[in-house]
Amino acid sequence: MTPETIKVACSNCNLRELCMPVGLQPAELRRIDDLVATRRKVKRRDTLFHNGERFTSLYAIRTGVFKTRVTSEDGRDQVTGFQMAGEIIGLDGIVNDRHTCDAVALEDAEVCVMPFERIEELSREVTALQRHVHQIMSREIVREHGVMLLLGSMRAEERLAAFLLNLVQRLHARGFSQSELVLRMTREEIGSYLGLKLETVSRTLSKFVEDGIVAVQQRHVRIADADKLRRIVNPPAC
Amino acid sequence: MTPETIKVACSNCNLRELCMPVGLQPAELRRIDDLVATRRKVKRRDTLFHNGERFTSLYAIRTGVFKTRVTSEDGRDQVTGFQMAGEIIGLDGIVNDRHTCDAVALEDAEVCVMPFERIEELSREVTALQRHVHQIMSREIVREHGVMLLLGSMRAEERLAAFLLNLVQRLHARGFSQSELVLRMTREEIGSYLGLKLETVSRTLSKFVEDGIVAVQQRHVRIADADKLRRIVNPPAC
DNA sequence: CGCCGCATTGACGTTCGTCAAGTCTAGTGG
DNA sequence: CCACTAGACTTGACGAACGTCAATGCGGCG
Repeated sequence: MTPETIKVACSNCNLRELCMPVGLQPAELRRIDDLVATRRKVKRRDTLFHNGERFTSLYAIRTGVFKTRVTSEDGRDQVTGFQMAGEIIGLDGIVNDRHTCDAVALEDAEVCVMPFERIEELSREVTALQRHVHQIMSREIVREHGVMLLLGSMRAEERLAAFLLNLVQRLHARGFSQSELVLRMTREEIGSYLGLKLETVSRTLSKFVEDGIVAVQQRHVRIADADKLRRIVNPPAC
Repeated sequence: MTPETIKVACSNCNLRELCMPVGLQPAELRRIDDLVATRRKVKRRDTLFHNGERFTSLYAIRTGVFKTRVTSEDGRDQVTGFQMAGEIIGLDGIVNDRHTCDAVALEDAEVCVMPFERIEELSREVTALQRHVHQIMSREIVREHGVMLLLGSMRAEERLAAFLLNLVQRLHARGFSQSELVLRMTREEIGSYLGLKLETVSRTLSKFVEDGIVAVQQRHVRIADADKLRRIVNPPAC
C-alpha cells in the first residue's frame, strides 16, 4: 500500500520491455509481480555478491552498471562482463549454491532481488516465465561464446572495436545515443575484459582517434565513423 | 517392448550418475524416462547440429566426443568446447530458437535426443529435474568463465596445462585413467580452443616432453608429473 | 590547493604467429 | 600385402603484436 510496495512491481516497472517480464501477457505479468522480494542499493565499488558467497537470488539491474569478475587461485582476475539496466546477474551461483564470481558496481546502482526459489516456483506455473528464464541463461551462454571468439582469435583493434560497438548498441536499446557513450569502467577493466593490458587499450583508443574513428575525452567517447569501426571487426569478405 | 525401447530409458542407463538423472530419486527417475525421444548416431566429422539450424532438442552424449565451434562473419572460427559422455549440448539454441554454433563429432558417437518442449513440460512437474536443468546451464556459464580467464590472462604453457588437467579429470570421472589419455582432437582444434596456433600447441607439448612432464606419442598422452603440470597452471602463491 | 588515481606515451623485451621445410602415420587402392 | 598419398605433426628462422617498465600529464575530490 505504501508507495514503496507499489514501486516494487514488475508490471509497472519502466524496464519491463527489457527485463524479466519481456514477452509476458498482462495476466502473466501480474502473476510475477511478487518475484521481486526487495530492492537493494549498491554503492560504487561495493559488491552485490562475491565469490564463495551463498547463492540465494538472481538480481535484475534497475540502475547503474556492474562488472563481474572471476579470480584464479594465484590471484589473476578476469572481467567476465559488464551489465546494465534490465540485465540479470547471479546465474553463476545456481550450480553449486555458491557464487563463483564477484559483481561490483561501477557506479551507484539499484537492483531487484529475486529469490531463486521463488523464480523456480513461479516458473513451474507460468510457462512463459519458465521459457524466459531458460532464454536468459542461454543468452548468457551465447554471449560468452562471442567473448571466447573475441579472446581467442581477434587482435587488439578488433577486440576494442567490437567492445565499443556492443556497448553503444546496448545503450541505444536503452534509449541512449547511438554514437556517444560514457565508459563507466577504467582502461584496466576494459583491458581485463578484452584480454589486453591497459596500455594497449589506451594506445588502441589513441589510434582510433588518429584515424578519425572516434573522439575520446577521458571516459566520454563519441563514435565518429561507425562504419569504419564495423569494418575493423568484420573485415570485408575476401 | 523391443530391446530398443527398453534401452532408451534414463533409469537403466549406465550414464545416469553423470547425465540428466543426477540427484534424482528413483520415483523421479522413472518419470523422466520418456525425456529421450530417440537416439541418434553421428559419424566422425558429421555435425549433430549446425549454426542457423532450428532448435528443437537438447542432446545428451552417450558415446563419443564432440567439439562445438562458433564462426564469425568473416569466417574465423573458435572451438568453444569439447564434450564427452554424459554432457549436454545444444543449450545455445534456446534463446533464438536457432542454434548459434556447430556441434561436430570427433569420433563416431551416439546421443540421446531430448525434445526441449518435453524437458520444459516435465520440469514443471518434477522439481528436481527443473533444478537440474538450471544447474546444467549454470555449470556451462561457469565453465565459460573459466575459459575466459584462460584466454584472457594465461600464457601458452598455462593454457595447455590447464587443458590437459581438465581433460584427464573429466575422463577420470568416467572411469578412465588419471594419467593417460587419448586426444580425440587435432593440434589445430586444441589451438583454436586455447586461442593458440597449432604450431604453438605442438611446441609447447614438446617442451612438456623435454621437461619430463608428459610423454606424447601422437594423440596418446601420458601425464608423468601431474604436480608439475598443476604448478604451471597455478604458480605457487607469492 | 594539493593529492591520488587514472590515463597517455615512449623505449624496449617477450611471446607467440607466420612461413617454410620436412617427417610421420593412417587410410586407400592396386 | 604393400605402395602411395593426404592429412597431421614437428621443428626452425624470423617478424609482428602486445606486454613491461618508466616517466609524465591530467582531472576530480577532499
